[in-house]
Amino acid sequence: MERNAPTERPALTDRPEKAAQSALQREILQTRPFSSLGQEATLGLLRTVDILRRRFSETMAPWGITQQQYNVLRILRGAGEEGLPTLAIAERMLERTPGVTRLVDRLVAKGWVRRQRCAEDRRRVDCTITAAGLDLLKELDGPVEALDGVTMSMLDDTEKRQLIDLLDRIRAGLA
Amino acid sequence: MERNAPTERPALTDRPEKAAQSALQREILQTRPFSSLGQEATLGLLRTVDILRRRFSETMAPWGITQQQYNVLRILRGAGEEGLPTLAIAERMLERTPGVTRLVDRLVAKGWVRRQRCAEDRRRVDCTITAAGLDLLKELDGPVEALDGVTMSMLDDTEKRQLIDLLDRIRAGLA
DNA sequence: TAGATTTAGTTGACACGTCAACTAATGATG
DNA sequence: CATCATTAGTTGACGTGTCAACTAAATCTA
Repeated sequence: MERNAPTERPALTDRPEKAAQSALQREILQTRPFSSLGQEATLGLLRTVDILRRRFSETMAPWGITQQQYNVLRILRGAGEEGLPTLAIAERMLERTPGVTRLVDRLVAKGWVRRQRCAEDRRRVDCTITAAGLDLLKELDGPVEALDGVTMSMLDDTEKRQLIDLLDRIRAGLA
Repeated sequence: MERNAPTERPALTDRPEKAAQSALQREILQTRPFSSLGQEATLGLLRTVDILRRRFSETMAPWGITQQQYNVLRILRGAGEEGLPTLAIAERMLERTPGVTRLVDRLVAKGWVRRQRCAEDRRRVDCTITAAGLDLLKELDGPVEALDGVTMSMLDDTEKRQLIDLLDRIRAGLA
């Protein structure tokens, strides 16, 4: 993560009149200014999400569950009784296929998910959340909501909307 | 990545009048609306950065270098002749210590970095970028700049500033 | 209906992130 | 100076992302 690409620093010369540094520059101990607004925005994104992910991990850690595993459980809770085939889970996570198999392996090992060959199409494997899995999620709902609340606490609703819109457009441009 | 937390979907009933869906909801095949603006913004961040990271990886792949490795090389290029002790690299990457050792191991194996015990403080190990490493970076400068350009191409300068500012404040709130 | 193609999923190999335990050198303190 | 805490870094174990190769079932097509 964090490319922090422009961390090139000039020699450690004194800088009698250092220009105003951005918040991000200070965070990554960078002296040289960013080469463009776009670069600063990109690095800001990477940096912000890195911190977010760390926070989320900390929140989940006491329950011995990772972000990925949590994500799969949420998806399966949403899928209900019938469960979902392995690759359908992958789609909803926007992750590449192979990872999901092993991710589910671990959830099965912990008793949170059940797996079963689909009768109609024997290529497929349906994954279903177990009662234990549902209990776990119920416990986690509170902490997770709290974290979601904290994350955006510095922004008012207009700003959140703005952020959502900017991100939508970046993704549209990358698509 | 991508918690996509609220992927809970109601049963697959028809929805004669489906409410306006956000861009993100469509992307992750989610029917149920987000429970809050903050949640949508958070998931938008995770999703956007995931796509960004993927793009960056694709760009680097032909050179057989990963994002992390590239990041380390950029930092060492900035450090110049004297190089940097291992943990100083870690600081600039905001990554936890242990990872850097092995990351640098691979760079050394490929001949892009040289490592040497520091004479004054024999606990430290100074890492320096080699000529081959510098050549590699030079080749990569173009493609990387191009990618940076594309990434934010949908936003004008005012919007980029806005994004940078919003992200700064989110990080400030999480700190 | 036999053979080719597509689809669903698994597995192996490798790069990472992360935590915890561990070594070695410095520095501080009595 | 001997001991102890601190600092720099390494190593092992585990979860995960990613690519490529592979199996097996379903489907298409001649």
